[in-house]
Parts: sequence; C-alpha cells; structure tokens
Amino acid sequence: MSFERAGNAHSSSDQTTVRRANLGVVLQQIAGGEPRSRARVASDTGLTRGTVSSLVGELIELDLLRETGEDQRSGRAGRPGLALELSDRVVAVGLEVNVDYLAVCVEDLAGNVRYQKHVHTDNRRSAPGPVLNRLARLARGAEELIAAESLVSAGIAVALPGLVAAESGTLLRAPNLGWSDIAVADEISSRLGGVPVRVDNEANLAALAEHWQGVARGLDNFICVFAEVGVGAGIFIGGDLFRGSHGFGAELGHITVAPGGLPCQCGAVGCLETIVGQEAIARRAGICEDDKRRARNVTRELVRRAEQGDAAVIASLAEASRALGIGLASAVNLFDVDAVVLGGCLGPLAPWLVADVREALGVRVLSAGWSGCEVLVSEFGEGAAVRGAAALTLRSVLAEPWLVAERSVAVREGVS
Amino acid sequence: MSFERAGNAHSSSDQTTVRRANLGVVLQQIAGGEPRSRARVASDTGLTRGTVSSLVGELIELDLLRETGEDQRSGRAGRPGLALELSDRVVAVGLEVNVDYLAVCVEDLAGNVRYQKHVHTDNRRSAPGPVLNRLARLARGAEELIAAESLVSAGIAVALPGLVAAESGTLLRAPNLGWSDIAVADEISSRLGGVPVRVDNEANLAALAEHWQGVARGLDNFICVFAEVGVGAGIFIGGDLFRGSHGFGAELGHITVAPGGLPCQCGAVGCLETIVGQEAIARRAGICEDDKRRARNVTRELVRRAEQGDAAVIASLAEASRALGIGLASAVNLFDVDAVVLGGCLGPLAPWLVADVREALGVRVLSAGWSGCEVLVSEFGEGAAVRGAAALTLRSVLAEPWLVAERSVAVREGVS
DNA sequence: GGGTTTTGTATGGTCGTTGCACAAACTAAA
DNA sequence: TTTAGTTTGTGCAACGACCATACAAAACCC
Repeated sequence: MSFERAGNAHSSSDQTTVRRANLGVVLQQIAGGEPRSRARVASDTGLTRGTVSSLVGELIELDLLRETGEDQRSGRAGRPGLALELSDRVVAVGLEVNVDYLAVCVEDLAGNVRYQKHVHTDNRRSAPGPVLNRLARLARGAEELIAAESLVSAGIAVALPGLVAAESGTLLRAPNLGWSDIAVADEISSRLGGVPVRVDNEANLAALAEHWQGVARGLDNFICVFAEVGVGAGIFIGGDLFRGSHGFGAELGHITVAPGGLPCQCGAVGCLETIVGQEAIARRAGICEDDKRRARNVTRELVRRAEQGDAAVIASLAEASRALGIGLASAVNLFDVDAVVLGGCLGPLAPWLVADVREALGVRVLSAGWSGCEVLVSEFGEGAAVRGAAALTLRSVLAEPWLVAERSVAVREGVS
Repeated sequence: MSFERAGNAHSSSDQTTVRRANLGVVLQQIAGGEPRSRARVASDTGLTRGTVSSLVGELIELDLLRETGEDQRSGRAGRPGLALELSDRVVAVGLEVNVDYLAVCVEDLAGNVRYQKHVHTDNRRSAPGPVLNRLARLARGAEELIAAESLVSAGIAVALPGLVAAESGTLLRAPNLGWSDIAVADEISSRLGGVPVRVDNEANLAALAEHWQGVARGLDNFICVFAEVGVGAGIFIGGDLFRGSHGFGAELGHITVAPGGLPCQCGAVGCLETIVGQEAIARRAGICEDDKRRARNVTRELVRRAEQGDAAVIASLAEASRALGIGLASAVNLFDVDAVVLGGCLGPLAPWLVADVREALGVRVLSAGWSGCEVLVSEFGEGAAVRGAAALTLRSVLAEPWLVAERSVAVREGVS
C-alpha cells in the first residue's frame, strides 16, 4: 500500500498551498494578541500590505475576522488603521462523557464560553446507549443556542475517559466506565443528523485546554497530568499535541514508579496510577466505600479532610506526591518540557503535592541546572476536557481557515 | 521579545517556498527506493511531468541527481524512461569524540561509506585541546579524499558523548570525558579553515543512523537506547529526531527505575544508568579496575565472560535487563513508539537482554494488546554515532536541497 | 492650511504550477 | 517491413499568488 520508504515524503505543494498557509498565518497572528491593523499584520508576518489586504478580505468573507472601528493608537502620525479582531460568529461544540457527569460547552474563536452545561449522573452503571442519548440531548441544546443566535458551528468533538482511536472515532476501552469498543463518533453523529464528530482522550483534550485558554498558554512544550479515577496525561510538543504512533501515548498512569508495589488493573505492578489516582489516594487514606458514596465527590472529601489535618489523608497525599515526583521526573528527563501542569483532581489537591513535585524535578531531572521546569496548577475545575474538546475544533479552524468554507457548505447541504 | 502567543505562528509562504518544498519532495522520492523515471516520480508525487522535469533539471545542476542510462523495464510498451538516481558526488563528513576513540567517516547521499577511520585513544585523561587537534587531523584526512575524488562536501557534524547545546555548538557537560563548556563546533571549524560545523549528542546521532541506514529504516517512531559508559537515548517522532525544548530530552539514563537504589553521578538515586551502563554492569559483576584496564574493551570482556557462563556477569546482565525493561516500558507508555533499538554496548550484549526487555514491554505497556512494540538490535558496532553525524547533514540535504547551492558557494568563496 | 506620515487599495511584474500539445522512442501486431 | 498504440520528456499559454510600486485617504504636527 505504501510506496514511500523515506519517513517524511511530504506531499507536493502548489500555489493554493501558499494561499492556505498564509491564511492561517494571518488568522493566527490576529488570534495571538491584541487587535491589529492590516499594516501591523503585514510588518509582523513579513507579507506585503497588499497581500494581507487580500487575505484579510477572504477571512472576513469566511466570517472568521471582522473590522472593529479604528485602531486605538494615541497620538501617532498617519492615517489610523482599522482594527481586525476574531469574529464571534464561528463557534465549536465540546462534549464530554465522564464517570460521574456529562458536559457540553460552546466556545467561540476568541475563547469565550457562550454556553455551558454540566449534568451529574453516574454513568458507571449505565449502558452506553442511554448515556449517549443524554449526551446527544445536551448537544441539541447547544445547537439550538447556535441556531437562535445564528452562529456558525465549526464542528463537534467529544472527550472520553479511556483509550481512544481518534481516526475511527472509537472508544476502545474505558475501564472506569466499563465500556469497550464503542463507536462514539458515529453514535453521536447519527443522533445529531449526520454532522461530523471527532473524539479524543480526556487527558489530551485537557492539555489542549490548558494551552488554549489555561495556565499553559504560550508554552509549546509541557506535560499536563490529568488524574481523576485513573491517571492520564496530555503531552504538548512543539505547540502541538503529541499522540504517538497509534494515539496511545502519554500513558503516564502506567509508568513504573514502585517496582515492588501493588498490582494495577492493567496487569502490571507498581504503576503510578496505583498511588496517585483519586481512588488510590482515598483507599490508601483508609476512606471506605460507604464514606466515598456519601461524599458524592471524592476529591472534595479528600480536600476537606486534609484541611482538617486528617493524618491518614495527609500521609496518603505525601505518598502520592512522592510517586508523582518520580514519575514526572522520568517524563521530564525524556521530554525536556518547560512545564508540568497538574489537572483534574490534582488541581484541588495541589497544595499538598506541589512542593514535593518541585523538589523531585529539581533533584531527578538531569538538565535541571540548565533549564528549569515549572510546576503549574490547572485553574479549570471539572471543565478542562470539554473546553479542550471545543478547542480541538477551534485550533484547527485557526490553522486551516479555508476548511470552514467547505464545512459550512457541507452543513448547509446536509440541513437543506 | 515574543509578540506571538499562539504556539505555531509559522512564517509566511511564497512561491519559492513551493519550489523548495517540491525540490525536497522529488529528491526524497528518488532517495526512497529504486531509481525511477521522471514520469514515475510525477505519478507518485502528484506533480505534473512537466514540473518534475523542471525540478529534476535543477537537482541535476546541483549535482544531487544523475541520469543513469535507461529504465530497466522489460517488455512494457512505450518510450522507455531515463532512470534517475542519487548522485554520488555530494557527501557529508561525520566526526566523533568518544571516551576511548576518535572516528571519522565520509558518506554519500545514497548511504555508501566512502571513507572511514577509527583511532583508539583514551581521551579521558586528555585536555580538550589536543584531542580536538587529533580530531581535526582526522577530518583533514577526509577532506583530502574529498578533494582527490573531487566530491562536494555538504557539511561536517560531530558526535559528542554528553549534554550538547546544538544551536551554539557547545558541549555543555561530558561527565565521562571530564569536559565541560567546550565550544566544539567553533574549535573544529577554526582548525579546518572556517567551514561550518554542527554538533550533536551521540545518542541522538546513533538514532539518526539507525533510521538512515540501520535497523530502524522506515520506522517513524522509535526509541534508540545508546549505552556506553552512560546511558542515553535518541527518540524519533514522526520521522524526525525529538530534542525537547532545550535539546536536553531523551535522558533515558536518568529516569528512576529503583527508587531506593544506588546514588547516581547526577545527584539523584536509582537512575537507570546506575544499573545498565557498561561500567555499572561490570562493577555489579565484580570486574575490578585492573581487569577492565587489561581487557581494553569492557564490553568484549563482558561478552567473553557471559559466553563462558560466568555467573556474576550473567546475574548482573539479568539485573540490567530487568531495569532496562522497566525503564523502556515507561518510555513506551509515554511515547507509544513502534520499536525500541538497543545500541552501543547493548548491541553485543543483546543476547542476554532481549528476552527480558520483550517480556517487560508486553506486561508493562498499557497498549501492548493493540500495538506491539518491537525490540531491535543495532547492527552498527561502534560506528553508529559517526554514521549518524554524517546522516545529520545528508538528511538535511534531502529535505532542503536548495541549500547546497548556497553552501557550495560559501565553501568556494571561503577556499579561494 | 501645508507638510509629513501612515494606511489601505489598485496595477503591472515575476515565479511556479497546471493543462495541453507534440515529437521521440519503444512494443506489438499485421 | 509497416502500422498502430503507448509511454516519455519537453515546450508553451494560462492561471494563481505574491511582490514592488504608485496613489488616494486620513490622520498628525507646525
């Protein structure tokens, strides 16, 4: 099937390639900071004012940019420029299935959340069908808003807590939901009348959210640990999500930190997840199943007890922070990232974790002397993954603006 | 200093961008397989025959391609095509400084080694100056050959055993040589009359060699463990070397595999390098300094004793293979690569390592059920890093062919 | 109000690819 | 041997996209 042996035999270029690349450059230039005039964009990108004019014209026609009054420059000579801003008409829909809630959000290109809804339901005991029905109902709520405000949807993406095959849109295995081999993309798509749907792992999308509108804004290389019941991670390399050969990368939860430790669900022994996950921390702290069920939210219960000085919880958190430090140090030794973001349940628990993790990175990372690796704490609560799902689409609009033309044509045809 | 917030604000394109990209596409197409006619290249790349003709013309003028007689096709109708092949006139020079040897090689675009020389010297006790003098002498030998056969040198690169800042061409720290902060690129360049010189880490370059002409040919994602005295790795992602934010990535030797283990030179505890390096294996096998000095080549001595059934050596190797398995499983969980290559001293020792490593990857890698990760053994002996140094230049010629014009102009001006 | 500066647009020029046409070179069959 | 059919490589007009330049518009400053 493949005639090319050499790894990166990129496909051939064309003048449309140039146009497309430059559309993306101009749009991203404007997305990345304050509103700017055409002239400013030209001098920042190296393109001519004339070319920028033409590109901007096309982007305005695509509803991606808009002219907003004049440039606010005080007292400089010369004709004032017309400020260009991202349009607020193009939006993306993010969905999320998690163990104990469903979520939806609508976000525009500028990162404003236009609609958001979380529904707490225990999906652990549900079959996939009904859960996806509920999720589709949430999505229809978003679509109604989009129609009512006459916005343009650039796409829908779903965050899932498990191993995902992104190309086929399948959830391969979600141990904490008890699901396996569910074609989530197709299921949701057919429930919404055939619109295209993408899916991805929740940890990947959480990382995307941190880069898009969270604490990792501007960082091109970082690792976002995302712990809930299990422990996953999203890894950003060179400003893009790193997925590995088959999309199964970043399984931080299953690197070995205690060779002689406890057995893990995955079949191995001493995985990080056996010490750092929400369940693991609670179990080691001696919180029994009854307490957990009564508390409804395990993380909040852990925080409450830790704040009260519960020795068992604090000891369990100390153990977790040590394991996390070892695991992250290994990851940083391999990836040489600028920062580590603690997300998911690790956000609220960060006060008891950050110091140990910082110390471990200082001691165990070989290049610590040359390049410090920051430890950041996510500011999204449970919302990281949905926001990331929306961001998945929005980022691709910024990178490949010309696709929205085809997309909206497709939708228009699909609707009519 | 940086006005761009969005990560990948690529620079703007131009029709010369198109030309350059297509020059690369055509050249790589021909590099990746059998000789082909222009028409074949056209249909494989999607370009027009006319365009390919023009591109090939330019590549022939640059001495990168040549027409070799006719296409060997038996019995097909139509005018036969003229087969195009990589020229054998453009070569690159690879150099290597290691703990106990210096090396040089000259390799052409097709991967043929045109010149090669290894000199065994103990550089541990030498100051950098004299060692670099000797290395420069070796390089001049290569340059004489190039002049004698009227070849064209596309560049010189040096493999170094330590932390390298590739942009500045500096060896930051090489614990096993006892060097630090040596501007190797400048030093070598000035000794050779000012030609540009690049430097990189030996493990990175070994990985490059495996991808270029070794066992990892055709694999876009793999990890190459490269152990000599220390343990390093080169990581290929998406067909390219992964370097991390600052070029300090892939420090596999310093991920933690034994939290309560021995202290490492780096200041941490339980690093992989304390169990898997050549010295570590020998020490744990009870081979004393005298024996090592007498043997001259520690690895060969280990192999000899293991073959004779020396229990201490075999036990030490078993311990090493277990640690290596844990470390690699963690790395594969993070990177989701297609293969792991054992290189450096691990090549000869592979018979005692491979089984354990395979088993560990099977058990400890979460996605092992979906995507197997092969364990391959390097077939380069000590030559991997020098070959990789040459490959560094040759790969960049294939990817950016137009640069050879500028380069050879520069050299011509520098010489005359 | 005139001079200066900056912005945004319009126009010709250049570059590189496409699509088409055509001669060259070979096979296969009459 | 001749003829038809097929494939290759090149030449040429056309198109698309960017660049350089010129120019009108809209500010500021004196």
